[in-house]
Amino acid sequence: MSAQGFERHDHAACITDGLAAAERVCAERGLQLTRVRRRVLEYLLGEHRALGAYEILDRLSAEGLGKQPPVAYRALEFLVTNGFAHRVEKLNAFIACGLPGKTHHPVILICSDCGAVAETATNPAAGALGRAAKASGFAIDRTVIEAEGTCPRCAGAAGPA
Amino acid sequence: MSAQGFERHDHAACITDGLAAAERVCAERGLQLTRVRRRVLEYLLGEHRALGAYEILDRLSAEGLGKQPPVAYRALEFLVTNGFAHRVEKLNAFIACGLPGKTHHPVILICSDCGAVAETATNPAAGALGRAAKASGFAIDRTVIEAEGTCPRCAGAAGPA
DNA sequence: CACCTACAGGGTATGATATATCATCGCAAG
DNA sequence: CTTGCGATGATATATCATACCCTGTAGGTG
Repeated sequence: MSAQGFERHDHAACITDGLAAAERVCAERGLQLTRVRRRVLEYLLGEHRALGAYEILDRLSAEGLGKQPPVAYRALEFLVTNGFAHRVEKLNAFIACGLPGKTHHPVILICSDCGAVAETATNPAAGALGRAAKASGFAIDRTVIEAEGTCPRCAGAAGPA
Repeated sequence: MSAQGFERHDHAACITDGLAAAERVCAERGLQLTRVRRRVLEYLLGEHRALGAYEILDRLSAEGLGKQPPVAYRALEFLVTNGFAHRVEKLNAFIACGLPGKTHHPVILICSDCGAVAETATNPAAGALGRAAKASGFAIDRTVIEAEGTCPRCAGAAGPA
């Protein structure tokens, strides 16, 4: 279970940048990035894979920051609501947002081999979803766009026989 | 909670056609459309909304067809695996497939007002997901493409102030 | 200061969804 | 007959999520 992102990168920067972005946005909007919320965001930023609410809760608990499910869910709700994290429906789990502060419709790619999760963004009106919605007169509020498959790293490692 | 499909249609045909398609496909592939499986498919075809596993279990139970969760989950797994139903990740629930027998990547539209769910199909390579995957070298196996919003019927009823 | 309000958080309990595991049954091929 | 397989029965438990009520604290306002 290595689970890096799909590409090599300066991972320390993921964490510091993500945190910095969250702090900036919270300052702008008068939101409180409290200890628990900040810590949860750090957990998520620290891994390019999805963490379940109870895995997060375990970590919080180990640090003495709370041991009941609502502690984790409240922090996650804050992070998701304010765009610092996304819920991965397919996994019932959560990842840090790759574009914090910008309203967007995330696209989630999940490697079923190593568990890595990557995010990109899209225009909801683009693509099949937008066309389908337009054709039927459906007004989109929120989208869930996710794919399971094999990331380039795993495809290379266990690749075509 | 009326929850019809997005458009008026001959709903009896949804059920008979869906069932007929399932029977045909099962015959072709040597699959067994057993009593429980058939009944669950009928429940799903009977409504253009998603049914939870436990709601299905309740119905099965009322008909004396089983009362433990695995009964419902096994039937649903069969239906999903063989393309007669889809799992709606956003709702943790299930709908009958609108294109049984054809391998496709479903697109799910969920009305958050009336609970109606509609399905269309897409080419996975199309749209933002396909572009994102291609750009990062990700090989897609399964897609989850869902949107929550307002269906034309509800938009018309409670429409723009 | 006294009070109120809003929001974060603690704690308990429970609800809702899903699966692992082992046993049994019926059918059809060998 | 017996063996293998897929379906089903049954029990227990894992996993994910929220309702509810109470407490603490910071800031505004009389």
